[in-house]
Amino acid sequence: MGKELPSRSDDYSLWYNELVKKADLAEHSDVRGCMVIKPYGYSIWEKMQQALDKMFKETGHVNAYFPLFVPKSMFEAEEKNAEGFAKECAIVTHYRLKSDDKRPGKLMVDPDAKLEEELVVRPTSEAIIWSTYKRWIQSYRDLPLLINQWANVVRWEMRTRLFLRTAEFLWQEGHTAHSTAEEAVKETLQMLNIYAEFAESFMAMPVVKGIKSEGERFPGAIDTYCIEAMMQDGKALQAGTSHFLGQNFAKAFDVKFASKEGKLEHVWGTSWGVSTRLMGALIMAHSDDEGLVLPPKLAPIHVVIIPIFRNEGELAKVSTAVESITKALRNLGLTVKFDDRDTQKPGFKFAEWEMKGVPVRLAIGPRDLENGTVEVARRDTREKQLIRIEEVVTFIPRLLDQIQDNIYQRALTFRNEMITSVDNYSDFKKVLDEKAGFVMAHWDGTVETEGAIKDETKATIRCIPLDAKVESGKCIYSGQPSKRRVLFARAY
RNA sequence: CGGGGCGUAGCGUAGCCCGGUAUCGCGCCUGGUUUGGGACCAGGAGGUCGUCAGUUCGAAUCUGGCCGCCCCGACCA
Repeated sequence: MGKELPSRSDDYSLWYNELVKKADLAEHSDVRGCMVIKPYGYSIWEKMQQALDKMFKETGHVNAYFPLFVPKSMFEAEEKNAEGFAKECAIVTHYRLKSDDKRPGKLMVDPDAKLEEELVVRPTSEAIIWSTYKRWIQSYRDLPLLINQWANVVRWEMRTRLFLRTAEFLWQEGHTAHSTAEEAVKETLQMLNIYAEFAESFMAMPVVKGIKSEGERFPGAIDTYCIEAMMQDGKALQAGTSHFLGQNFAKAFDVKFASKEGKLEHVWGTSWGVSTRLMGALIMAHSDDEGLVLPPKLAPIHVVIIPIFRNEGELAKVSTAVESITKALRNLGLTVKFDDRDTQKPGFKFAEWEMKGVPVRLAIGPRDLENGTVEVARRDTREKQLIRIEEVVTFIPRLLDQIQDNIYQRALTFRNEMITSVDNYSDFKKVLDEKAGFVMAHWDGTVETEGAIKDETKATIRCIPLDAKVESGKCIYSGQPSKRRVLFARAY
């Protein structure tokens, strides 16, 4: 097994897969299309969860948990939603196994244990949640209902990729109910903004906020808003979605409330979610040929300290010096790892922690003890410098802020370079093939044109950016008039 | 579900065409020398060759069935 990563520019997919494995984030499991998230990878997801959960709570949401199984009749109640997910559902049909007479010691599905009604393993929870909301909502006094759940869902994808698309994945899904359309729309946009803020200030990943075209809309939604990010290979990644559901689910599940005026009305809904796919986004937004690059705000370990020593005596001396540094940094709320393993050499440890993306590394050896110094290495630029040991407490927090800012700026510069405006179809295809990235172009607004462009180029409309300026133009495909440019890209 | 490929130690592989009980690297274990950018030397452990059947004195190798996985397409947070 090679110790080094393939180069990003040679084969991006290979680089990505190797990085995920070598940084100890995740691996394919023996179960078809499923993934094992390893402790280190999971600790990054936990940091994401914590940050998001805090933002949800600050905006009045609470967490709850709903069942994994959705009876088929319940699932199919909202027809568009059901139809949209029908092709990728796992279904429970039996509830018992029995020993197989033909294969001693083996089991078979007991044909007598067939369920009267099949259970769909949730691909998303609107159905089960709205059928519950029916019981919870009677009056305008019960609204708004602002609930989030952290859960797993199953979508039986034909082809899977670590973090980006797995048969089972972890996510959060918010499901809210409101008394007016205006309030629900406001909620939808609020959550979109929270996702964008999370992506930019925690993940250090710039995103485009926009609204999906009809063809890309969530099944059962009136409007789907999204944040779209740009990966280093020029492909787009949908990083989060927020849906205005109108009264579709309220009508399908008969969820009504008595208004102040005493009228019985259907409630207005939203749903919004981000998944472990964000892990893939984080990896592909910042990492390099040495491995993962983590933004300090999501790094499970901020600082790794590597002692340099030749014998136990030297290690003991270094450890004493490290102890006070560790204590001081921990008092600042930082997570510090002292890697005093005597089974690996320093060079090995340097490489290993770089692969894992730890933002800052300190190295301390006998030479430093003599001089009162410590070597500081930052992961984003891989620069090293010596600082006075007493400076550490002021230097490191500042450096972490700089790293957070630097990787955001780097990603932003790259992303902006990867947005190209084109005015005709041949330029459009040329940019997609030669440069990739986002392509801003006029579109006539029809599903037919969108579909034709997708078939011919594999590029889809990622979104109609919310800040798209109004300008008259002609659709690059049909020549029909258009009022604004939309964002095209090949996407994950 | 269509088209292609693969299944040999924890991982990555050679051997297969041309049958004789398995190669190499990484990792692992032991001992020693090392330790400021992925150490070196010596020794060692580890394999129902996916599975079932057939051909044969003899099968990782040939034949057939089955199972599983990967890649390309359709689908997709």
